[in-house]
Amino acid sequence: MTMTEEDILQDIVTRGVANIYPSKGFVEAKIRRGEKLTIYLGIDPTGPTLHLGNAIPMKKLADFQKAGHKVILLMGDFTAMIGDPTDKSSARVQLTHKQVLANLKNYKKQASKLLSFSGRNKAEIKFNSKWLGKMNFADVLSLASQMTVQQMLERDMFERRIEEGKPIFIHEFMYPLMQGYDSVAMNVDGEVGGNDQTFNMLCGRDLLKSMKNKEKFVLTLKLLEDSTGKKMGKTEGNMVALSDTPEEMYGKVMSWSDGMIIPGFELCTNVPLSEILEISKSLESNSVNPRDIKMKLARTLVALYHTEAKAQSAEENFISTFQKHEIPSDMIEIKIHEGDLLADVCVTHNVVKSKTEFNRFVENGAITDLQKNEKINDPKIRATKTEYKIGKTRFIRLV
RNA sequence: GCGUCGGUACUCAAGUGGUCAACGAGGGCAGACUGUAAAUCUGCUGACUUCGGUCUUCGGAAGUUCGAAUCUUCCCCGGCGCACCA
Repeated sequence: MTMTEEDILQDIVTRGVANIYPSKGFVEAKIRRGEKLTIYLGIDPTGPTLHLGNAIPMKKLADFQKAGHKVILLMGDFTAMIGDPTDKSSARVQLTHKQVLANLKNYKKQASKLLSFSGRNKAEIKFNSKWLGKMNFADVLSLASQMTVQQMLERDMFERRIEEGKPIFIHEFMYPLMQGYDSVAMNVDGEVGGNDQTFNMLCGRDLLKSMKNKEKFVLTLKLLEDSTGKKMGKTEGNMVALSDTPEEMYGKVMSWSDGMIIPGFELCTNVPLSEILEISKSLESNSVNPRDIKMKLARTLVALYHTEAKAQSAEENFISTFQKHEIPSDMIEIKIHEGDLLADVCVTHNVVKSKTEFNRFVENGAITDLQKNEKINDPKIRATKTEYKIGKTRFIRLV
């Protein structure tokens, strides 16, 4: 099935889209007119890995790239380097430029599954420290004079904090301005981002309008969450990292709630919308086992970030391990010495966080000797050359 | 600047001299049941331990006390009100 240009256009402006400002028609018209647009996505370069949540707007950016538009991946290194002083607890992880570059290298590798960094229309990477880092107080003031306090307070996060009597620091008003200024500095036509970034992106739209009289469009994407609004585990748990192994990725998808299946297909895969609609209908009519659909989703995702073959073997591994309860073929191998305590082995190899945690696992009956097929109930058991299952997902082989 | 209330573990939030590693809720983890789903039930949720205990933690520092998250002093940070308002 080949898509017509109109199909592609419709896909761009509807698939996974939460909102388009000023309007869907505005963007459609630009594209139909054959304008070559410059569109960007800002990302926060704080960690070494990208996750599926980052991948959603990135996919949209990739759609624009495929359609011939110029795309920019903007590293928000400036804010990452100064850190956010509001967050007192997290000891202000101030990134050095070196770290940012290291993260970028990882991102590029991970993002290259979606975006093209080579060829004629390659994705460009920019750093916002380049312009934000050069601004002096006068520049900042003139920027700040573009926006009113009332406009800032429209943001419901601020509204809520006022109601709750919680502090709002002046510099927090600067973050939307900084992000917004990126649009001005790069003089873009559009921006894509998660629905949670709407305020900041619109701030950039306002700035671009008032400073350059240019109408930037903002395309926001739905967040990956189920119908109850339960987001994909922000806290690692089941948040798929693009660098996850095929097995990890497959397993994490399988632990998603059913309500995530359709959003997952729509936001994270290239499965055509028409087919997704079919799937959705069959789920509603209970004519299929949601598990099987989820397996298809897991396979599709693994194939996207790894390969078809790896997806296949991840699935086989999943079936044999979790459905037939066979011992998985691939597991972490740890060399041991006779007489080592299993607890020590697990702690030193970061299988568990502490001995206390290990003891808890034992108390909960969460550690199984796979060869004898029995649960460990002695926390001081010595490590032997066998295989253990620790919790739901951890498998180790001692050699 | 003055007054007043407040700062407790991942988050919210009790506790206001010993029974406090700290109620409860959410989250997370694990077990049972399952489809590594949901719902439900149960347990766990600072670290070390010879499982008797030991050590570290309630914004920070010092102090009172046999004993402090709880009292005192100083400091840091915030909310609200008043004052100031070039």
